[in-house]
Amino acid sequence: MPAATDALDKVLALSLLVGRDLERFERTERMTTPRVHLLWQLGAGGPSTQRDLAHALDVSPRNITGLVDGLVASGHVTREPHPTDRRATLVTPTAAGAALFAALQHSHAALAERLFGHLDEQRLGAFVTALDDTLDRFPTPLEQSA
Amino acid sequence: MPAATDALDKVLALSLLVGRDLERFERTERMTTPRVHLLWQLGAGGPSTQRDLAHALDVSPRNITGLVDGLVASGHVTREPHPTDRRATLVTPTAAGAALFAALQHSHAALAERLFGHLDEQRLGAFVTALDDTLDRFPTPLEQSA
DNA sequence: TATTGTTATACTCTATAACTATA
DNA sequence: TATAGTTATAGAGTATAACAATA
Repeated sequence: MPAATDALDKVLALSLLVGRDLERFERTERMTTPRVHLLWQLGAGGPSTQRDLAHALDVSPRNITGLVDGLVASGHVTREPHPTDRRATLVTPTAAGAALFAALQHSHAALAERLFGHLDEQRLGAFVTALDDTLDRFPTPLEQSA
Repeated sequence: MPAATDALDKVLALSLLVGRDLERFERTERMTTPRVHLLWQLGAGGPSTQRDLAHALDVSPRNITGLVDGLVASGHVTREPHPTDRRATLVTPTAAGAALFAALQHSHAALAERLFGHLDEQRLGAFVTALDDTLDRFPTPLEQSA
């Protein structure tokens, strides 16, 4: 029952809630989590090579081929020729892909409001500060495992 | 930049850290996430029928067959006859399975300490209370999607 | 030579539907 | 009839290794 374990358990319960929300979104959009992540990355980072996507998602290049295949089939992205490197392709969101990214952003913000909107400014500030202090103790999370 | 979105993003970053920690554990133990979850459930709830495990993990009964097959092959569980229902089996941890569960618990507690041990009692208390208030707004998370 | 992406192959997780053995 | 678990089948995500085209 140390309070630290209690805090971790509650954080995990919360992220489970977030996961459920994402699942609901995916069901209505006929989408899967890895494809949503790729589309999110594309929306945040703009058209990218498959190599860059493989790095960003921390997944093998072969895997990106499959995910992009699926997103091409569903009409969310296209493979465009890279302007200077003829080996590479630029994975580019279609209008439908961009619309889905916008919907994701909206859903994300709405969930955040639903989860934390009830906390007054001071409590929310203290909450975020505590998270910052915790995250600061782990240098470059994504590189840590490399 | 609303603070609510900021809070959600940081919670997700934190749960990503936790996920990385679990992955490291799984690599060293030659284990997968679904099997770890099953083993955790078994450790927490004691020997269980596959039907109960399917409910607890929110997964199809067929899927449990596969996960248990894998855990039997790796020597972490056995299928024991149910004392009163000859249709059912009691999935039961072996010594190795129980040891792995203990290691999981230990790793979980150590991670919690590493993440939150630096916060003083008052800040940690406020953090947990904020999480409680947030979680209380979502009645029975697991049933919500049903 | 090194890099980008694909084909070939394989394994795990996941689901539904049909089936067997029991309740 | 209903329930517990398995076989059959299918699809998505994941990986490594070998290969083609290009740098």
